[in-house]
Amino acid sequence: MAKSAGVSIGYLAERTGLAVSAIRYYEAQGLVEPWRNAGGQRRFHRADLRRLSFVMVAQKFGFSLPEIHGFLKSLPGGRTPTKADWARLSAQFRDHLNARIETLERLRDNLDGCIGCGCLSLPNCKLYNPDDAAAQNGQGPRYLMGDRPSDLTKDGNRTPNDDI
Amino acid sequence: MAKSAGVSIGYLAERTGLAVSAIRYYEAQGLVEPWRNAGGQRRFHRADLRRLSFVMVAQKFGFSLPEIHGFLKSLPGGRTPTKADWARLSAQFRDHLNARIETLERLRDNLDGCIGCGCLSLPNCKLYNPDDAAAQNGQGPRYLMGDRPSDLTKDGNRTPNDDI
DNA sequence: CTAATTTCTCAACCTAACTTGAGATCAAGC
DNA sequence: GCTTGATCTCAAGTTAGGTTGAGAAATTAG
Repeated sequence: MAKSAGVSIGYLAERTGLAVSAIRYYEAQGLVEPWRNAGGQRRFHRADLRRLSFVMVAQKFGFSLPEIHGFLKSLPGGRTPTKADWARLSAQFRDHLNARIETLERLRDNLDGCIGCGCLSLPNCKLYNPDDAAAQNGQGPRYLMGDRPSDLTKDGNRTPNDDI
Repeated sequence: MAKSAGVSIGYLAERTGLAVSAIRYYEAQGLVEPWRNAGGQRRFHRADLRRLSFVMVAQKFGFSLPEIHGFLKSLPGGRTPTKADWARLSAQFRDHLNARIETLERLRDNLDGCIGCGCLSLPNCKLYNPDDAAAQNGQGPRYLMGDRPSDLTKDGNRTPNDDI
């Protein structure tokens, strides 16, 4: 079976609610790979409707376009993704999502303790340790990932910041 | 008691790990309000160490600087915030945090259903409804907030997108 | 066939949250 | 007092994720 006529960028824009310019931008980022018709206009697979929709949802969850590109790479290249392909991607996506949610919860659960103990304003507070910068990327800090704090005493009243 | 000598921007930078330029930027955004010494240099309250730390933590949770400014407005203006002041802000912050986490969880729990039913690529899928754009701001979509979907049949096999 | 739409490319612009650099001034150590 | 080092202002640059506009070519509607 030969390659179908494909759909236009305007059609995808209308169906997804995305701006035409956004879809072109996503192509530049490698998230969709349309071909060109005789006149040089982009033609997309109908399945790209679903791809673009996934991009929209994943973005809403706070993932960057490069990260989303990573998810989409798990879809087959040569053929239209099946329901099973999408389910696999969905499961993978959920794992990342859960990791992100758990990191947020852990940070939340440490917040009161840190504000209470006074260490909130110290660079050595695990809540904003530089190593922590990747927290939003799912690679939370060790302490928040399960280690025990070493600078908190058992009575919970010690403040390492008596200068604040 | 007269206003103390205050601390320099470099001191805050060293203690918080922030760049000096970032602290100046935060001042421009109204997150800290230093005064100037005779030579025109910024002098900060020691308590600003804690303010800046809160900014860092809140940013890690994904809040924007204007949002963080909103949180900080609950601190007293005329005096150094007490532990109780910070605890109040902390509680308020946790509420926003929990709302955000719950929205993420609700979206996650609807993900499989949407991918399974095939509506993921339709503009009418509640997961990426335009009304949804504020999801990251804690104002999730109605369906995900508790409404029942109307375009899903009970058998779960209907696909509104037979064209994908 | 003509007119109206779409689409094309490319460059410039936009917001958020900063950083960098230039040139000048201030503060601190010896 | 002199020399570093810290700080100042202000403009411009940076990255992400796009939007906007100009001018031209392709497609579609009648």
